[in-house]
Amino acid sequence: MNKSNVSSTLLEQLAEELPVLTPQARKAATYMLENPLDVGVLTVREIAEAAQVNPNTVVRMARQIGFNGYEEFRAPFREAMRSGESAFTDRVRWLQDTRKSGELGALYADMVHNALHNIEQTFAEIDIDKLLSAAQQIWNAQNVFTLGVGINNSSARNFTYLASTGMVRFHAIPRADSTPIDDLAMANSNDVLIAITCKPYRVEVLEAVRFAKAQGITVIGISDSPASPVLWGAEHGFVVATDTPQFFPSSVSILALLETLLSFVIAVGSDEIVDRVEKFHQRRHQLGLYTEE
Amino acid sequence: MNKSNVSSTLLEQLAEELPVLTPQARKAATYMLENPLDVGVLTVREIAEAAQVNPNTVVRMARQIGFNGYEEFRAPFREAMRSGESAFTDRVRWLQDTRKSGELGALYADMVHNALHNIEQTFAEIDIDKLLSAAQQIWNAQNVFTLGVGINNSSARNFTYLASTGMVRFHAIPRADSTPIDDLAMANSNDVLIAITCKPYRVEVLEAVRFAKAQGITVIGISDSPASPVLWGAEHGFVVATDTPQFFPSSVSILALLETLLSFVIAVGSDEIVDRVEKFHQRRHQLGLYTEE
DNA sequence: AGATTAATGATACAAATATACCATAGTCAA
DNA sequence: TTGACTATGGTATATTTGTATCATTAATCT
Repeated sequence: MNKSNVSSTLLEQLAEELPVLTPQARKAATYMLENPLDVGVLTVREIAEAAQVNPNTVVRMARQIGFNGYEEFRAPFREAMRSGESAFTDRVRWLQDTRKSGELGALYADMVHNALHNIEQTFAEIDIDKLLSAAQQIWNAQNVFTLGVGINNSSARNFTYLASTGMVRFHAIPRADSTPIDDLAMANSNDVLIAITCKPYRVEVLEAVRFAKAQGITVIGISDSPASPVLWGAEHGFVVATDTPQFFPSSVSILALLETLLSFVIAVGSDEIVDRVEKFHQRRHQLGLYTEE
Repeated sequence: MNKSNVSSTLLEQLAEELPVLTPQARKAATYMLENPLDVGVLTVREIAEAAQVNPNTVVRMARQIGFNGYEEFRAPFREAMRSGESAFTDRVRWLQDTRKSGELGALYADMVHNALHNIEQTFAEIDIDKLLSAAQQIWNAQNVFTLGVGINNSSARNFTYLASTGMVRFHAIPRADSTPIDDLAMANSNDVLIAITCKPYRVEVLEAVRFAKAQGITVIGISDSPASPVLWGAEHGFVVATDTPQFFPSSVSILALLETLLSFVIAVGSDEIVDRVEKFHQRRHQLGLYTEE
């Protein structure tokens, strides 16, 4: 991908040429430097008013910088905002060093970057209250079925394995030589179904969700899109990011979400959780692992 | 915690009404849910093309949601992006917000922080060249056995599932009703064993590694400590971070490592990898197109 | 000083935009 | 089947957009 952050270099250029600009044009440029997000969104007239200059001045400024007009000048800003690249803080400096070392270095950096980004995005979107109420329903359930086919089956099994330490009964489905609906046949309204499917959505999973709904089973849907049909009938829905520079989707944030969900279930069930977390922090601090703060 | 930003509640509303929308309108809405940043920046025709619907459908969709037209519908998106409040902005910010909101907020922040930290630490320690040579050996192997017991079995299966798309033969072991060593019985020096085990180390895995060594099988060890015995006899060893504020270890970075390893195998095997990575950004925007169930 | 040029603002215009209107293709009930 | 109705695509239109043109002001220099 190699985005050498178009907008930031453009902004640097803008800052450099600031002194040689005409006074009004400089006023416009100054505003844009201080409010780069506006450039991608506002029209000539709008930004002219915001910067308190004449609309003409705005397009003239773009010309003085070297573009054919405001439209052309704005294009990279729009593209940058569209791909969400304006936000990158890149606290992982070593990733940038890595980028330099050939194609594989770039691939490596991309994979890591994506893993981090996926997790960030996933958890930025999630509502803690919803996670909590999902955890409560799991805690109160008699049986919890975790359904994933194909690549997501391993995530379902991972979660089930971790969770099967007392508490309620957890089952990863479909079991070998069975189908999701068969495995749900004896389930009822005391149970919970966690259904995982990403694009392209698997019909078995969607059918199982429909079936579960009909049976009164509480459904928790996990998918890679807020538009996913698996979330439609679900009491709780969570959207994860699975992007990769590869042909396969990443399961990393699905796993991270499931682990977090499980930690919430534990928190709901036991009170000592707070102490444990606090002790954990102390321990980490003693070890000197927390560099910041 | 849950960012009460305008667009996110609008997005929730959009997601809710998705099922009752007309098919084409749903297609448009789906694209917008998955690429909300586009909405603030693109024109009717532009998103219509991006979502592969008629421009009319876009404005009709806005009406079905309850707005007077696309322009009015887009306004909150533009405003959100302008003020930089879009959800994907700042990882630090929302983590800090989260910390404030009670014990569960702290737990949530800890889980996320740990997932990110584990990945960073894991990949900071890894030597790209070693990853590359491991990938080469996998590419040149006849069979690749991925061994994980307990919680790590799901990671082994995940990797195997992904990798089993042509190339060499991949096997997740132990198979059901079998033992690691039995599953390795017919393996030889043309094969590779990827052995995963973390503290407390599982003897089956260590025995399998010893056995593999004796058979001349190439061993790639993955563990949570540089002192892990699984790395002793291994041709290649990788150390992952698995810390959690919970009683269970996190599989997130193991999975991230395996996915990256796989991407290296693909890179070794095909030359088009560079193009593919460059096209990644474009594809991400087109992802809405593949949505068709 | 006045003359010349650069800078700015007001207005005009062609292109693009959102949307209204109409025609056609499906869909379902009777 | 037919007929009523909905969903969708194509075309037309009023509005807004970016920009060009021209008038006006400010600045610079013999």
